[in-house]
This record gives sequence, C-alpha cells and structure tokens, in this order.
Amino acid sequence: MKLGNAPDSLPTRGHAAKRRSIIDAAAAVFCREGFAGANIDLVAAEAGVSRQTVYNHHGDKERLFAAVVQEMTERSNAHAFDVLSTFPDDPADVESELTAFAVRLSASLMCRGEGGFLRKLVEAEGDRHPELFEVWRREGPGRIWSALAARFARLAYAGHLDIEDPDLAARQFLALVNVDLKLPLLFREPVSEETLQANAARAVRTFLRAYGRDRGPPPPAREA
Amino acid sequence: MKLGNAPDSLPTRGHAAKRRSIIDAAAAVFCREGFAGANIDLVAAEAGVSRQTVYNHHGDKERLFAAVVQEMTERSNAHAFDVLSTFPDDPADVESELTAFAVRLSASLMCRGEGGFLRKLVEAEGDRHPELFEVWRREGPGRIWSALAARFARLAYAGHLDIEDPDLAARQFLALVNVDLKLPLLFREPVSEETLQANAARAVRTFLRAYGRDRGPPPPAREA
DNA sequence: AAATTTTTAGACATGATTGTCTAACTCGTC
DNA sequence: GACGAGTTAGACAATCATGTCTAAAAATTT
Repeated sequence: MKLGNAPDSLPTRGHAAKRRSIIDAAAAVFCREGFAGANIDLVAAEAGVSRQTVYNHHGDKERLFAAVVQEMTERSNAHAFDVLSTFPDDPADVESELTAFAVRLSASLMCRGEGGFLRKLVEAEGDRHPELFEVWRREGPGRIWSALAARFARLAYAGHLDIEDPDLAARQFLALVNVDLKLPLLFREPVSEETLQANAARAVRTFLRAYGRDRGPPPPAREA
Repeated sequence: MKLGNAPDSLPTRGHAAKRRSIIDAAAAVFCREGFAGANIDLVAAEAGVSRQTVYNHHGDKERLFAAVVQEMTERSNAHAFDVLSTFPDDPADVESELTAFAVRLSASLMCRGEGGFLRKLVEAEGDRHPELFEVWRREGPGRIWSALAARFARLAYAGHLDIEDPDLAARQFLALVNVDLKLPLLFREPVSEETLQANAARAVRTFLRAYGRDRGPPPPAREA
C-alpha cells in the first residue's frame, strides 16, 4: 500500500523511465511489424527490460498497444501545435514566410517521429481498434486542421490572402505540402533538407496562385 | 505430363478459377490482417478451397503474398489506365469535364478495389519486401503520374491550361482530388456519390485557379 | 541495516500456425 | 466404366508467441 505522499515520489523515478522506454520500444516494434507481428520479447529486449516488466506495466499486448497509441497521439498533437504556433501572422513576404512554415511543418509533422507512426498504425490496425483511432481522428487531424484554418482565416482577413473557405484552404495546403513526400515516406527514405525546401516552395507557389491576393482580375462580384 | 494441346484446355478451367479465387481471398485477408496476422486456413476458407490447394498453387505464404501483390499491381494499373483514357482531350468546358474526370478517378482509383489494397499493403509490409514494392512504385504511381502529366501537357498546349511543369501539376491535381478522401478511406467509410462530386468540384476549382488559362493578366510572353 | 517493492531470468503450460503427408474423392476424358 | 490430374479432409510434427509463475537479485524507503 502506497503511503499516499507526493504523487511523483522517488520510487516512480526508475519506474517512469522504464515505462517510457517500454512505450517507445513498443511503438517502434508495432510500427515495424504490425500488431500481429509484434513480439513482446522483442519489445522487452529493445526497451532493455525483462518481459515480465512489460506485463507488469501494461498487463496485456492489447493494452500495451492502446497505451502506445494514446501516448503517440498526445506527443504528436503537442508537437503539431508547437509547429502551428510558428505560423506567420503578419508576414512581410507571404510567399517566403509561408514556405518556411511549410518546411517546418513537413519536417516535423510528417517525416520525423510520431506522425508517421500513427498514420501507419491507423492504416494497418484501424479496423481492429476503431474506438482508439476514432479518438485520434477527432483530437488529431481534426483539431490541427481547424487550428490551421483559423490561422489562414486571419491571414485572409488581414488582407494577405483571398480565401472563401479557410477549412478547405487548410486541407488543400496540407495536401499540397505533402505531394512529393508521400512516396519517400512510404518507403522510409531519408528526405534531404533541399528536397523539403524545394517541395515546400512548389506547394506554396501553387497555393498562392490559387489563394493569393494579387491573383489577377478581382473576382466579378463577391458580395454584391 | 500434359499432352501439350491448347494452352487453355479444359482441365485448366477450374484450375484457373480456383487460382483467381485464392488470390482474391488472399488479397482480402492480407489487407485486413496484415502479413503476419493473415491465416492460411482463413484464406482457404474464404476462397472456398482446401488449405492444401493453396499450398499446391503457391507453395508458400511468402510466395502467395508476392503473387497477390503482383496481381493487384497489374489489375490496379490496368484499371488506372482505363480511367486515364477518359481524360478530356479537347473539352468544351474545362472545369466541368475535368471535374467529371476527377470523380471517375477518385471513384475507381482510390475508393474501390485494388488501389486501396496496395497502398495499405505497401504501408504495412513495405519494409519487409522492398523489392516487391519497388516494382509497384516504378510501374504504378510513376507511370500513372507521367501519363497524367502528358495529358495535362496536351491540354496546356491546346490552350486550355497554363502549366509550367506538367509533372508537378499532375501530382498536385491528384493530391487535391484526394484531400477529403483520405480520412474516410483510412476508416473504410463509404463515400457517397455526392461527397465525391463535391470534393472533386472543390479540387478542380482550386486547381484551375492555380493553372487555369484565364487566371488574371496573361503571362508576359508565352509564344510571341 | 532491515524491510518492502520492483525487477529479473527462466521455466512452463497453452494455444495457434505453418507446412507436409496420406488416403479418399471428384470430375472430365478415353 | 476405368484412368489420371487435381482436390479434399484431416492427422501430424515443428515452431513460435502469449501470458503465468517462481525464486533470486536489485533498488528504495524507513
């Protein structure tokens, strides 16, 4: 029986560290091998922990998987909102600042880390655990999209862009940014910084041709 | 020993039919459960065939998987080029005809059938069978993209579009068409005809704002 | 330093799956 | 009606993974 003192008392130190390394290792293994192919012994070995400890912490392969998905969702979201907070709010040069933002976005959201994990896991195991990934869908892409949409709306209101439907614009922006990243990502190929930069530049150029302020003759009659 | 008569002699009739149904069943099971989770007994049952027959035909789980990937790649490609052949070559109304094409494209390429199978299999098992999916990558997306790019180039040459880089335009077109299909596809949700239509319309509108001929001031000097 | 909790290594039972083998069966052909 | 290729059901060994258990070791708290 715990004596009920501070929540982060000392015993949790090594405990929490092990828990984290188990989650990390499990994420890697689940992602590499899929749920069915994942081997608990391998997870334990990769986490530098005995198998029994894995069971002590998470009780079950199923529950371990759930813990991994939840943890990754949280990390991924935190990361995403960090990047989102660097969205250019009052840019001197829309194109260059939006491009720089797109680079940050693609670098951290898609290529590295949790984002890819989750996408793959959803794709592979979504059928078997619908409720888990339903949460991800609502809390993940949904919130990011609308946050990004709000940023675009502000940019449009400030006169830097010409956007009817900010939600649509946000989704299309993300789609354009990802155009040339899909295949390398699928094959786990490293994406060089230059590639990222060039790709972002292409995406933003097209995006601005569609949504830029100085896009030819003013639309015939928008509000009258 | 076969008597060496017609290649499609009668004995092969049931044979070929079984082979096909095995491939189909295996595709479904591999796609649902992943390679590790796929159960040969289940494949046999779903194909209406005994397990031994599966082994007679393909010898191995590994080779069965390879056969499935190859077959699906071929079917998917054939289908894709069928749809590609309906690309509007000399449209009276670019927007409406391009939208109709986008509907056909998203309906057959992404939602139904082999395309989704392959994407998921590549995502899930690409690490384990790189050489298999390398072929898919070259023969699948690569060829489709360049074929679509050629069509766009023709459309631009005929004066209906204003495109610098047709390959890029083709990839961006596909990305825009898929914007709102990703999530429903991921979750295997049915996509209604109206949704498809509306989505295609949005995609094409944005695409044409970026690449349309009458997009504001005529580009400085294209051909004189 | 003693006590308590966590971790470890390994054995263990259980169940599932792969791939082989054999004997019986079906079907179209001669 | 018999032949032969292909098919079937089921038994079978071998492998492997999950999850439990136990006794010993390590780390922490009092």
